[in-house]
Amino acid sequence: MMDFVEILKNAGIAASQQRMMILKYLDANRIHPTTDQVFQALRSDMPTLSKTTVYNTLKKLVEHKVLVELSLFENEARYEYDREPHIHLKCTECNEIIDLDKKFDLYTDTFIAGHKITEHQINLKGICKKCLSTGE
Amino acid sequence: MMDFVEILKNAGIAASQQRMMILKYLDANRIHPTTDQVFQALRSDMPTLSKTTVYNTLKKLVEHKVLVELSLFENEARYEYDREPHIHLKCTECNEIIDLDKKFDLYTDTFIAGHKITEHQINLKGICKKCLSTGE
DNA sequence: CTAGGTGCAAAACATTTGCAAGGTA
DNA sequence: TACCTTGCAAATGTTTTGCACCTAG
Repeated sequence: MMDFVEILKNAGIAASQQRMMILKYLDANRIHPTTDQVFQALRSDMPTLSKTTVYNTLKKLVEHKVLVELSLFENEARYEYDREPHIHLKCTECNEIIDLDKKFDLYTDTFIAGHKITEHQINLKGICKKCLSTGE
Repeated sequence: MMDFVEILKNAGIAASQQRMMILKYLDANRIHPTTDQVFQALRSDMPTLSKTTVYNTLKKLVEHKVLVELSLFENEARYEYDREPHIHLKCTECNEIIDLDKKFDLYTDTFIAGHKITEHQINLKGICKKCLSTGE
């Protein structure tokens, strides 16, 4: 458990019981869980744990780069018409999603390590040209 | 508008007014809109349009490969501890997310086309080895 | 002691479902 | 006409917010 105290301290946030338990769970269970999965898994050991705390903690740990959030586009589905392969960049300043026509020929394989691949997406996060120029 | 009729027919679905308007909007506005954005944009021209129809239509058009949905992981945020760069595969059969350790050195650039890149994710969709072997 | 973290309940969004009425082929 | 689509209202699911209490440093 000492490890987790240090990880939290290094990230600059308080090492509460809840945060350590959540971090420990994520470390031991590499299943990319949802917020609810984390909550359900821990509630028997921590009967007073609230789902709000799980939400708060996961958010804070992502902010402090301890965890990675897989869903780059948050809680809303987004759609597009263009079917030409291209890359998406989500600007963290203006929240716009920009198409980049950088070519990629990686992952046109139909199989990787025995898994059949049918679709792929490359998503980047950063700050777009426009936001970089307008002071930021 | 003729184009959109044909696109819908070719996809094997009926060419209703609503579907054509939604498709036309997606074609003219390459902003990766959310369901609500599509709804808000069209409601002045189509006062009787319901959000349910927008949801139904977008879903159907994705099923029939006319549109692309950007959020590979649906409506729930997912978190992971591992910070080593790797690729995610979402199996469309068992819904599990599998880590692939295939190396990629593409997009370690800090800048692409003037945009500053801070983070990137490569997400694949397909059928995992296990599901392929168990009959599918 | 004090700022920040926790937990409860309620609110705010996003999405789905059931079903009657309407439109397309 | 027959089937599929639409639109409304209600239900479900996810995330956020407000606020009083508690806890780590």
